[in-house]
Amino acid sequence: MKLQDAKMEFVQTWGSIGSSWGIPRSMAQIHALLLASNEALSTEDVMETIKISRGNVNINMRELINWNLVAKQNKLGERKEFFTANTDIMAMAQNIVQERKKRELQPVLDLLEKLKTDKIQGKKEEVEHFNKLMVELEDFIKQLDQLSEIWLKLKDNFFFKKMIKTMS
Amino acid sequence: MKLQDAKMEFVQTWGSIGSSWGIPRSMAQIHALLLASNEALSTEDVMETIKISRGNVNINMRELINWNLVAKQNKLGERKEFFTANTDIMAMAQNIVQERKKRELQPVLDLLEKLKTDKIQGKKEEVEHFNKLMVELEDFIKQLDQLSEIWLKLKDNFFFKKMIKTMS
DNA sequence: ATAAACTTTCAATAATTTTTGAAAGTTCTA
DNA sequence: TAGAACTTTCAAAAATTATTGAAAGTTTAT
Repeated sequence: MKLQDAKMEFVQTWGSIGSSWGIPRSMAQIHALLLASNEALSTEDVMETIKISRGNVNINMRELINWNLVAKQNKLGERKEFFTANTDIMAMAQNIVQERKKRELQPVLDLLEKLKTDKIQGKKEEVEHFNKLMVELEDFIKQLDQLSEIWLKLKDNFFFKKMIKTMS
Repeated sequence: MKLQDAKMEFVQTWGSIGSSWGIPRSMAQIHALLLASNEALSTEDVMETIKISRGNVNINMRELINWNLVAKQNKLGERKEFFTANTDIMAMAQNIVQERKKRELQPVLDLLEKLKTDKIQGKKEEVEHFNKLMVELEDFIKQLDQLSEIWLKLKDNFFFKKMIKTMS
């Protein structure tokens, strides 16, 4: 199998996975292409390889940069901008998790905070059920936070990794 | 604040969060409504409360049941079916993760397997870069698996929880 | 066997999200 | 300061995904 084909297959697969995780297909594809590339690529390189418009590349590249998955790079004597992906996969995953935590956990926390402050009025039994749910949700979110801590440690703490293993 | 309003706000919020995680808004809303409800609800109850069509309730309810987030329940002397949510939030999260793992991690594994078997042809340096990426991805996925093991332990092993805390 | 009560299906429609591409904006060179 | 090289923006179009609702299917009671 030719390298080019392997790359393209990777780009496609990554694209559809991203898609099912709520990440725009093009964004995931651009990311995959940069990951698979030995060297920095220009907007035009990307446009041509994945056959998407300039605007699309521009907008999604910006998002990838925001997420810290991609960085701009200048080539000596070239006016164009080039882009490379951060190749540390673990770091990449961390950035993604971080980003989603920010975007999606926060609204729940805000809601829980609000509902905890307000005294809720209704039939005793029903209110109790509801409040119990709120408490459980909070615990759950705390546990998620804990898990992301562990994730950080797993990344680069060999000792921690071993310990987890022996406890499994 | 009236219980009914609190419930509806919860339903709305859960709905939009689900939405950003690639879960249909209605599905998340139905789930939230059942979670917040003291007792089992019928299709009609759900239709009226969140104002969605019968077909929508039916289809999404089926999906919730597939995901093990909801169960059917019969009421004595009633012909209709009623539904309740599994209220164990931690178990719920597990089911969701499980489901997504099945659906979305598998394609990556399949791709990696395929690309590992095929000998890839191209410039030495570029091929090496690509192969390195594939190996890293595999490690990454292994680590994800490890993480879900840890989640299981966090869920119900108090000792483990404590230990993690002291190590943080 | 009939009909009422209820559930499921799915083609059509609606809503949402993503992508395009051309125009506007910026930066650099001479 | 002009103009070439490049980047950004965003309204409109396309693609995708979710929802409706009425008809078909099923189950239960008599």
